[in-house]
Amino acid sequence: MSKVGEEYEEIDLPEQIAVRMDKRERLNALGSAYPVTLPITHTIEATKAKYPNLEQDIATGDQVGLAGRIMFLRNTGKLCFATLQSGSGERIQAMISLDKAGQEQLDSWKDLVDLGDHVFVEGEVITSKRGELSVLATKWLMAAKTLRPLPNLHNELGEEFRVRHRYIDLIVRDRAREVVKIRAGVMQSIRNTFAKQAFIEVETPMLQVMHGGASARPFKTHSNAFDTDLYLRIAPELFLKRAVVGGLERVFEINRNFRNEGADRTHSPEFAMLEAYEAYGDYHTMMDLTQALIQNAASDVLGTQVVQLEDGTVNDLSGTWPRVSMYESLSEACGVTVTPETSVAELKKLADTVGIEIDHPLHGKYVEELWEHFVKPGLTGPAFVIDFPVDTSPLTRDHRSKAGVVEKWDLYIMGYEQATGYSELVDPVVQRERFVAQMQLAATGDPEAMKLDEEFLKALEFGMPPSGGLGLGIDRLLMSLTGLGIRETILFPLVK
RNA sequence: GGGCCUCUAGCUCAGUUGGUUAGAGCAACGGACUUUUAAUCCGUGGGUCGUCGGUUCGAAUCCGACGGGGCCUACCA
Repeated sequence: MSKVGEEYEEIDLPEQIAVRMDKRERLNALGSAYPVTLPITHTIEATKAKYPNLEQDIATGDQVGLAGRIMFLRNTGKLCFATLQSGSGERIQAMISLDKAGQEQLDSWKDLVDLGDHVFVEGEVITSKRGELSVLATKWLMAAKTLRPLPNLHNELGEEFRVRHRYIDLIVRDRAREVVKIRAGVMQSIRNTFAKQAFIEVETPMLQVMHGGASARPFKTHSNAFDTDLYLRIAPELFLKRAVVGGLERVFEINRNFRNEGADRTHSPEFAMLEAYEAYGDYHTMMDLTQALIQNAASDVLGTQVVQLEDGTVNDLSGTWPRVSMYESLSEACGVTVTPETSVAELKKLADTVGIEIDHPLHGKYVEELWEHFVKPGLTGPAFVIDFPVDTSPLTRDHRSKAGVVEKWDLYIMGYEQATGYSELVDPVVQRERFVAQMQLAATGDPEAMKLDEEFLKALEFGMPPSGGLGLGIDRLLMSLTGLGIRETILFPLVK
């Protein structure tokens, strides 16, 4: 332990780290444990692709120099085998033999190389006597010495360890890498769908003087320079609408929202949100668009709209998704006709009979709670629930023909809310009235009630064209496509 | 926020009713091995049993507090 680095000398190192620290020192004495560059000529992927089906015990004559992380190590007296893995998870075998590499290199390999190290090997591409595609090395170099041991590859890692050490999860678990690729592919597909319809992608503020655009509790922070409290955004809606006022008539944003609320299998404190606005669209066109975005993503990334989930069940996203009225489906399911005129007292009575404990001044809150109790559990496939109560949707336009409801829908997939869409409220006078109603609600102690945003109202006063808007949770879309929990769809979810 | 469960070696896990020095596999260390595939064989080391406190002759084990994690529940998407 005499050669360990200064920083580490104070600490009583675990045995395996101390051993590797010593090897690092010896590698540095010989050259470098972390060389700046290596004479790489081929990737593992390219090498494997070139020889997909070689017979056993073949010498190709092809010389390559390639690098990878050691996942398995099988050393014998005069011939060593190692399984090298690339970042994409492709593997190839390296062989270090006495007669090709020489005594010195064979000894240093056995002495200095550990599981998990990044190594470079140079030599001929061959197949072993068992037919394994291999590089028979004439030379090897350390590419990057690993100081900590990799977990054993024969047991699944614990859930907590995987989330806290996602980089290790990515090294050892194929599915972890796959999910990252699926997510990237979905983002790409969504952007393609928008591009084909002439939508422009923008970025709007995450730090906001006033949070708005949704009903939720915000994270609060402080700007020293402006000496003012700021909020992390709970939604981009009010800024995207300003963009539409400004003439960006088809606009979308994919970015993070932050909500200071509970976390579970379908909720994360920070989550990726897609919002889109289309001038001269309405909530019908947004349903069409949402269905296209999701179906295209499934087709582009998974090659099918009938998606096989993690647990083996099937999530069928194909076809045209049904659009069911909230009031009608509720009336049908509970056996009592519920309309926007039904009084809070009657709704409370209905809630009491099925044991829903709720005490709230708003008619809409009851209708939504009752709907979730009576109708939601029966929704299996994707379905749009349309025409919501007016008092719980302050940013949505009144229905064009039905009194007391607004042109809003929620999309449910696998039982959870996947997306929402409106015919946007663009009348600045009505919007002000809705904000005032929200403020009265806030005065009664509702911490999620919206604030009156004068700057947003000012923008509306300059004229926003009739528009449709949609919001879609990206993490939840990944859940719909994979069947994973939200923390598995996020590369580095929040951990305490 | 409320309820239940859980934390043992680098990783995955055993550990009986409270009883000697806390075990296994992989990983590590020493040795053997020129065709292995989770290589094999022989040998060795590695633990503040989450933390602190209590009960007891004796605590990984029982009790309490705190911390981490999970599930259910409530709020939200």
